[in-house]
Amino acid sequence: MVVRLELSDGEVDRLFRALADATRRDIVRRTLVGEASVSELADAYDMSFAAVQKHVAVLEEARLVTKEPRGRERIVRADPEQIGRARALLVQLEELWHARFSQLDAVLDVDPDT
Amino acid sequence: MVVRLELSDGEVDRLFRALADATRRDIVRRTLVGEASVSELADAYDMSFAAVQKHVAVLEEARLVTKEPRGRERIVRADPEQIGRARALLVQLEELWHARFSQLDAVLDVDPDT
DNA sequence: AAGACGTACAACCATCTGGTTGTATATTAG
DNA sequence: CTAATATACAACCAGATGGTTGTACGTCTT
Repeated sequence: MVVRLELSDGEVDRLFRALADATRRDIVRRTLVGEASVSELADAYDMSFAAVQKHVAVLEEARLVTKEPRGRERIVRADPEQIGRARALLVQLEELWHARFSQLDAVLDVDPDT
Repeated sequence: MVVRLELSDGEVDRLFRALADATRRDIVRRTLVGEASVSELADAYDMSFAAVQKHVAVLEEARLVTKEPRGRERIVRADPEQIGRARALLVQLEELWHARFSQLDAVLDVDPDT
């Protein structure tokens, strides 16, 4: 399977949007540690099954989670690679900050870690 | 100045929410490379000044950006530390994944700071 | 076969979001 | 002083979001 590394603006929007909710971050944590069915997840939160179902759908569209049928259940698993991609985007931003000093550093021969 | 490292759920929500918009990510990039006034930023986008003003406000509430008065202008600067905090949150998630395979599980489960 | 379980999906609702325009106020330039 | 500039902020709007309930359907269990 070929995995596209580049994410479009819309995909990045969906990725960070999906992470901007405490329930969804918790679902990611749980399914990162071990797979779970949607109803198992739903049992963990004080909201309707349908609400949890929607949260899982948002995570799935953001590719933070995959859903696989198993009998009448849908097994949810987090995708650590997509989390890594989100992290990489932030690292890119931070590199932009470091680059701010690089030209001056070259001239003055200053330690870039300070 | 004391900086609180721990972010509440609501603060994390706002942080990722702020990053979930291409215009806002671009504002962060620009102000990370070099400070800019709100109107300088507004000139860069095909939307009203007020719209950009709102984006900057969202970034400010997420603490991704600070606004300092200078004469009649408001100078916007990105805060690399807050970006680092967002990155740290993702790293924490990824560590949860790695822990899945190691015996550190027991240790992490007992850690009172989580 | 019948009922329980797990999921899907539609309809509905209140609130939030991202944009707009318009008006007011502070600061700088001439 | 006056005019231009930079910002603030309110009101408004369409569409998205996060929740609900209700209904339908496939899959187990007995």
